[in-house]
Amino acid sequence: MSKIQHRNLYREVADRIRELIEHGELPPGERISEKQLCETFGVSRTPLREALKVLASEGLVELLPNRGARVMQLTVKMVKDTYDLMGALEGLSGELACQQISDEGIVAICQLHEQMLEHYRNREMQPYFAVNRQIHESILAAANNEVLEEMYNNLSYRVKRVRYSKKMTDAFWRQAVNDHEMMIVALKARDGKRLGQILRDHLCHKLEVVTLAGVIEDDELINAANG
Amino acid sequence: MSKIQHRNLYREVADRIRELIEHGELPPGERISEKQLCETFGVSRTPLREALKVLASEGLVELLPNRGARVMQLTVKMVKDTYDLMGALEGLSGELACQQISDEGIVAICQLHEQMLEHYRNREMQPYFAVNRQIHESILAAANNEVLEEMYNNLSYRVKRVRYSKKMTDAFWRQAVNDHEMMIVALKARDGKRLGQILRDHLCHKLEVVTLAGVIEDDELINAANG
DNA sequence: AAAAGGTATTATGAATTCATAATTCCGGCA
DNA sequence: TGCCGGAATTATGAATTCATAATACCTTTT
Repeated sequence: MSKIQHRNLYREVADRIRELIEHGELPPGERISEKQLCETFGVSRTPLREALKVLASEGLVELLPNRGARVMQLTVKMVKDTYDLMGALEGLSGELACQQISDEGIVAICQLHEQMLEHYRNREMQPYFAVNRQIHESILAAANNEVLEEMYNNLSYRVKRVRYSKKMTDAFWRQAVNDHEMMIVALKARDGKRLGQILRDHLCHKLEVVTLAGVIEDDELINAANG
Repeated sequence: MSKIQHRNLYREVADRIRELIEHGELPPGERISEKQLCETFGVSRTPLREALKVLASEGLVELLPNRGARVMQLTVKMVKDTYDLMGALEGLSGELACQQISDEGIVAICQLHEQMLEHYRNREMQPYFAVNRQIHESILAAANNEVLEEMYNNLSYRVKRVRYSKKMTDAFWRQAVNDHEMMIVALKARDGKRLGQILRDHLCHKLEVVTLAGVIEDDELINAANG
């Protein structure tokens, strides 16, 4: 017996468009044709337009009155602002996690940390990032704050595309691992203030913005392109 | 010549519903009748439904599949989580503001601070809150981070209703003013870390949650009411 | 009288239709 | 040839219509 999934159409559509944007199939600044997307998804314009409005409120899409929608064009400043924000949220997640996490939770994160170190020693970049990500997600989950999680995920989605283009120099990498060592110490001691501070300043974010400078166009260029 | 405002209908409607929720004309948990709201606003269901979906993604409204919408019912935990988050965002705003604000901006905030102190000495509660709010808004604006501002405003909207029911004991009030004194010192010194820390820990938020315990129903009660 | 079942009504979800703004295309004109 | 203006086309915004799920109401049965 197959499970009848009664999810709303507009959610389905919004999810699909999010994916298209994330994977660059809808490039930033691209004008979104309602008709074309309707045909692609095989739905009418009503749920599609609902989805677009939701995506606009999520900051993934830009609605131009009477002129349709376009994929949000990120500027360097917007990416920087978003990363600053994500840093603050990660800081909070660390602070809260220290209060809320179970001893088993700490052990689990320590194990992930050891895995990550192993990948670092072997210079296995992709596995390293995967485990790194798991650690941050574990801390976020341990914070036990759904509003925080929702906001973080939203921000994460906005800049997901640009993450793919980050570069990791060896010096930055070592510094990142060093940050993580300190994080583990603070977590074991359940020192929320300390873990929060480390996470806020964790260089991952700043790093990526720096290397992005050449990738994403500048404010001026964007404005010129819009005119 | 009258200005022809060609704002989209769904935005207009969303704004109106936000107000209705804020002022309690649509009480939390209340089932929202599409037909009734359509008649109230004089629009068709299409823009209304678009507005509801946007409000749902903002966390103000809850959509039940095939069963319409209801005003989001806040639990104590949700309010606490939201305030924790707002504290973190205020902290970031302080940190950034110290880097970005002009000398004139600092002077302006100091003047607001003096006004606030005057209201405190005279125990003028409403004017005190008004100026207090202006100070926090000024710092947020000085941070020059639109993503941060947008997110803070969203969170603020979610808990706006409950703010009306806060109570200020004298001890808390004195502590709040004391926090503000320290904030001004940090701001003048452009000590971002310090200002951020003060703002994150600024008791306003925690205070309100404590006094709210009796006002907002508990998780269990909410769940029971939903079933 | 209370419970169960079935029909009628109502409300929601989505497609379609209608109105209007934006864009394109084409011809006239300098 | 290049530019301006208006008709034709297309796309968007919103209302209406249609299909279906949820709810209310009423009958029937025990």
